[in-house]
Amino acid sequence: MAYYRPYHPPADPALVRELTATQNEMRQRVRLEPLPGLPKLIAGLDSSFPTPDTILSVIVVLTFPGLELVEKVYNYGPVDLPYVPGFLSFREAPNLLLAYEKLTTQPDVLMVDGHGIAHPRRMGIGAHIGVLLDKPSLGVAKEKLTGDYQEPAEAQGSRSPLLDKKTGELIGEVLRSKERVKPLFVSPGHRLDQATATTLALRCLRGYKLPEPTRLADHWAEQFKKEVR
DNA sequence: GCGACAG
DNA sequence: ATCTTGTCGC
Repeated sequence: MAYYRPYHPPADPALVRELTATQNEMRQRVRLEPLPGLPKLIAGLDSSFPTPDTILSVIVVLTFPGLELVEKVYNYGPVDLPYVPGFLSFREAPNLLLAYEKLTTQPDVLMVDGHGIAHPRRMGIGAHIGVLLDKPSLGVAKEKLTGDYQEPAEAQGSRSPLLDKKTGELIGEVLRSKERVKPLFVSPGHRLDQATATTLALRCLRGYKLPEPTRLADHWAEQFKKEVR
């Protein structure tokens, strides 16, 4: 089983202090509230790394609730920062924003690959991107970063709360998006709440583990990867 | 001091 | 995230 844990090289203390301060400031700008109405367009954001020092960020825009692809863009560039648990956004957000500028349509909600507020300082990349663009956003992650939870029931659609072990605060929901598959971690990012985040994730499912926005962003990343190499 | 660690 | 061999099931 999972007897091997990922090894994370020690990060520069000064850098971590600086990034932590930035997250604590951004955290004050996060607003969790009901989304006024359903979105007409929903975007999926995802990044991959064709080489160790380059990043490929993809954004797809789909209609909602139809989930038809209406636009797909990407940006390929260099990556400066290393991956440090808890600071993923500083490594991926810059390039994602460059891809965002290429969009000709304006999505109403952003579904980001990674956590929303289900983060040590409530500033996962989903919240980070939402705050920077001041857009409603949510995070959908495949692995837990922080928090405690009970394994959700086996039935598709089952969910269980992801709680902060210290404060007991609800920071996300663990969702069984597909039977016999490891659950997803859904959390709000900005300008929407947990109920809305989970509802959107559920309504974007089409028989796969991942909701369509992130699934298609992931799919197109594979295609664009051929264009950049 | 001992675990945990998105992508 | 990325790499990688093999296995299972429709």
